[in-house]
Amino acid sequence: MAAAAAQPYAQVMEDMRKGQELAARLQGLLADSPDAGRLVDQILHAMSRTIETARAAAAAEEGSEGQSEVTCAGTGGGKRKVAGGGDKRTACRRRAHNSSTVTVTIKDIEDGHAWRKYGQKEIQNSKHPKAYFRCTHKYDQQCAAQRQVQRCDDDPEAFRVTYIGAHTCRDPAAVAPLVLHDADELHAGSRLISFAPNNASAATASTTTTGNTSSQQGDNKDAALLAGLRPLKLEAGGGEQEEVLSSLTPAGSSAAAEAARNAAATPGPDQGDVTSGLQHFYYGGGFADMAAFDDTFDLDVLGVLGFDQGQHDF
DNA sequence: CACATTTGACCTTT
DNA sequence: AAAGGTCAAATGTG
Repeated sequence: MAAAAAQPYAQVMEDMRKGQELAARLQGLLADSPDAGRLVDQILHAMSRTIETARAAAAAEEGSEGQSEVTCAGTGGGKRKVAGGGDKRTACRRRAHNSSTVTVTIKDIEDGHAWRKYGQKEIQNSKHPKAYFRCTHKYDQQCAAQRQVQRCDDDPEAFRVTYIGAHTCRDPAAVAPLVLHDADELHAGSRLISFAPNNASAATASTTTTGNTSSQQGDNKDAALLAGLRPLKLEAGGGEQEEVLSSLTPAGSSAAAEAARNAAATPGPDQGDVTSGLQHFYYGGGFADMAAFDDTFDLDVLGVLGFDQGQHDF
């Protein structure tokens, strides 16, 4: 809207954004046709890349933006010891700037990458805690990708996921399931990842409405969803929609744990194992540069849009 | 036994 | 000082 486009760059960006949105909607409508969904998927990727390129170019011209490091590297500190320790550690709170950061609102936090949870915090104005994840290969391959997941206050079914930094790892578990449709994507390398063949449509991440995503077991809705659609044990009888921001991708934690912890900070055993993921959906890295601006994409558009969110259950 | 999650402490930024 | 973010010991599960 707004006749922004103060310059060609802005115009291009606006158009591309619009195109993305429309394509996303189309994808939702084509949920029944995997092939069509894939095509739209490719369109979306192409657009993302275009946007990225445009942004990078614009940034280059301005000679300022265009950074893409990750998290704050370190103010140089050691680590703290437990109880009565005395060391210092690097805690970079507020990495707002530099470092690709993209925030999306989705219902399916699964993104095909192996994440490892390293913390959880209660956030002041939020009802739900925020979970902190880092790539499993952080030390392995120096992959600095991170992500933060927090359940939306409004939509308990939706999550606000913030991706920080792009993946530089080559985790088979994460790459295998992904499908590169074209050399373009290959070119994009670790920046653009496509959806898995079968989930082309599921890519919209949501559709789910919580309760449909059951890709295989259709049992523990939220839990399953959060756990990354892996076969988990789940017990929380009710399978409510607790915070469950535990092991989203990698392991398979149980809502019980969360519930417990939530209810009374009771130690909740749950964890699962490793890798796993391998689902669909986009990947933050693709927006690496856009992220330089801290954009916030409401992917709800993709899944919620306005379709019968909850009609397709694959 | 190895690895991931939990969880409270500690640190940095606002 | 508070809030937010990260670390690492302890713990649990596969």
